[in-house]
Amino acid sequence: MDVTSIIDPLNDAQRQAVTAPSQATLVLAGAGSGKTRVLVHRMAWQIQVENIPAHSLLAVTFTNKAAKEMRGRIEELLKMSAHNLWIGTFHGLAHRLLRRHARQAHLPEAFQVMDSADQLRVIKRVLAGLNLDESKWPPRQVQWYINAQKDEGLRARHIPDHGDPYHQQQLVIYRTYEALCDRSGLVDFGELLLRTHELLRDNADLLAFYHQRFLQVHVDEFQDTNAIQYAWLRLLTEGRDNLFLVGDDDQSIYGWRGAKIENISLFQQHYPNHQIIKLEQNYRSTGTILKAANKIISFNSGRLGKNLWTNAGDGELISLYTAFNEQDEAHFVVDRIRSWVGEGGKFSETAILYRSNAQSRQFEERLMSTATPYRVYGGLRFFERAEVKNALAYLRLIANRHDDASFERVINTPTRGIGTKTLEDLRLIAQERGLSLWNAMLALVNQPTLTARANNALAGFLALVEQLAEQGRDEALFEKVTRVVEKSGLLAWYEKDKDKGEEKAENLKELVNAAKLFDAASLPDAEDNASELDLFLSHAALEAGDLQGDDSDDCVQLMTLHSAKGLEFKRVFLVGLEDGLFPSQQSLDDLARLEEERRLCYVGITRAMQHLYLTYSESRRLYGRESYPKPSRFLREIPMELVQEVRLRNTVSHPAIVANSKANSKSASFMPNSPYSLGQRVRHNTFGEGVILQLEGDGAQQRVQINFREVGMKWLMLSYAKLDAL
DNA sequence: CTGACGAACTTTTTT
DNA sequence: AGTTCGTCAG
Repeated sequence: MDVTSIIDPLNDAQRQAVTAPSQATLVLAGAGSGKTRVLVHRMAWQIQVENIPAHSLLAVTFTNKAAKEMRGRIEELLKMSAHNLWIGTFHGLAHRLLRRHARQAHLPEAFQVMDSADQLRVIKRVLAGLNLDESKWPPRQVQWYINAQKDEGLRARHIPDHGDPYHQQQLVIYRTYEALCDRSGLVDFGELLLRTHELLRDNADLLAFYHQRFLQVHVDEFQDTNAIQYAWLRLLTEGRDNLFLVGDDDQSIYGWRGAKIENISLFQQHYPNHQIIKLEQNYRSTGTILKAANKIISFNSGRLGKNLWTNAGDGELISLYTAFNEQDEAHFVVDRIRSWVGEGGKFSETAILYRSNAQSRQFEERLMSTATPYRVYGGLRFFERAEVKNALAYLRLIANRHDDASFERVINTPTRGIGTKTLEDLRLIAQERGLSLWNAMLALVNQPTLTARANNALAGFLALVEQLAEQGRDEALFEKVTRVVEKSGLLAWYEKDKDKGEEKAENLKELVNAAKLFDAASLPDAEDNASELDLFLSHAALEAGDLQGDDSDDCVQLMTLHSAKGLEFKRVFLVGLEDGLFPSQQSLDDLARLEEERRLCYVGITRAMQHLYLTYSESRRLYGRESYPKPSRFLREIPMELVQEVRLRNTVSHPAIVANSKANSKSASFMPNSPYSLGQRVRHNTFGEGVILQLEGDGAQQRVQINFREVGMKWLMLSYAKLDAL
């Protein structure tokens, strides 16, 4: 037993967390403080020192990437295979439980997982069935509503009817959607979690079994859990205090999709014997970068409070560049990257981080014209491409004829002369008799109602699917996939397609390849009663294709701030720091959202190891309009002694550094002198309570923008308004 | 069923 | 501006 390799590389706080007795534990791990390391070493400790069998440990993450990394690092540390450790995403684990207990979860054995595009299709179909106008009921909004309810653990029947007709209609849609999914054997992402929760809640024997099975439950990025995920964790650990959480309230950036920071305080209530351990020593960034990050995040309220430190020294100052326009901004950034690489740096150690995807364009153009290698993260993934989804839809029909979403997708792909009319008829029959589209087709085919042509087409489709299923019955997975790709006509169809047809055909061949790899990889612990095909299809939905180009290529990394979470780069360019862009327009008048933007800024800054560049532009073409944005308020929150401006001040029309000659420049920050600060709560004699959102001007001219709870937004002259700080 | 044209958008994204 | 989406004509 080699305990030293587990314990020695840790600092005191990390060691305390790793060796803590089994007890509800929250590790507040600041950026770069080694949170994955703590999780990995904790599990290794439990296996090697506490002699807990590996299969009794459960570890939950949000992304497949994180799960994969964790598994890899444990194997590396323990020098053994970790295949019997339950490590996975919330959705992956939920899926696994549902496969094992499909019957008790009231699901067909061959149930299929829908990704969000599939879900959207089903919703459109529901709307059409209810005769609702898509312009009045935008499918995306409906989808958002349904997912938000599921994230809260609510089914349609749980939601009270307030008598509001709009809301009533929404409920009808939700209910109809649920019914359609049940009938088709389809499960969306939210449903995976919700249904697993119900499964465990309603089956005492199962719950007892998993209580015994999972002696320790570990959770990564706890601040990102939503209500149903937390309920799930509680159920698995109730009465047993064996929950080990790692998270950082300052890096909670997914509130907009249901993540609840409140889960942290709920945890504190629900597990009264918990302990909290803070990891504040940072191993990533220079002191200067950490000071900037600490200062910015300190403007947020209600934090649990952390202060990152390092013993690595201050390092270089942060660079601030004011661009004339967005081309100039791109020019500057690419210039700096190239000259740094000229001095021996690597492209891949450089990242350009922006708030919104649309901003990548200008940088891509500049990188392209200077022949600088780069990679943009985000965008369509492999299993999300239309041609791949079409092939998968055939496979799904083979697995489950009643999968209406897949049926609609391929009934006329490639085109075989089944038009809207025939499809309308099918939908009508399906709806009237409560059948799947497949069964509706069986009922309709060979009926005199159909024209000979339509009938032939339908019969052809029917025969095709049956034939694919029949002939592939005893084949290996990749042979089935090959058969589908070729015999469905998809491959030939795409080969003829003049618009990127070659690439699409190539992707279909790649799908065959993916099936081969899956075959080989899914050896251990194959799920009890699921077929390999079912598992492959679920894999496609749950892991939309992590294949991120070659990591070996030396490229500049371009991505949004959101997708940069968890990564680190020697040089980071945080661009577009303008009010309205970052923080985004929509968050400017809402303190909670503004604070989330500030956390996003904190995440961005703490990605940088050695050198941080901040840029903003004096003019920007946005949505076809020229705008002249103000520098981001976040810039004013960074102490100026940490920053060096790259461009001469006198050419800047909106200096980010507020002229502040009277104040002594040593300790001055970008904030104007004022007894008030952003985010501060104040009371006004007539307007009541509110929160300060903006400060402007100096001395007697100073104005504040306040969002009052009762009367909304107001601009007030500070010298006239009588404000009391709260 | 395809191609063309016009309208309506436009934060962030994983599963 | 640029893209995507839906509608219409051929």
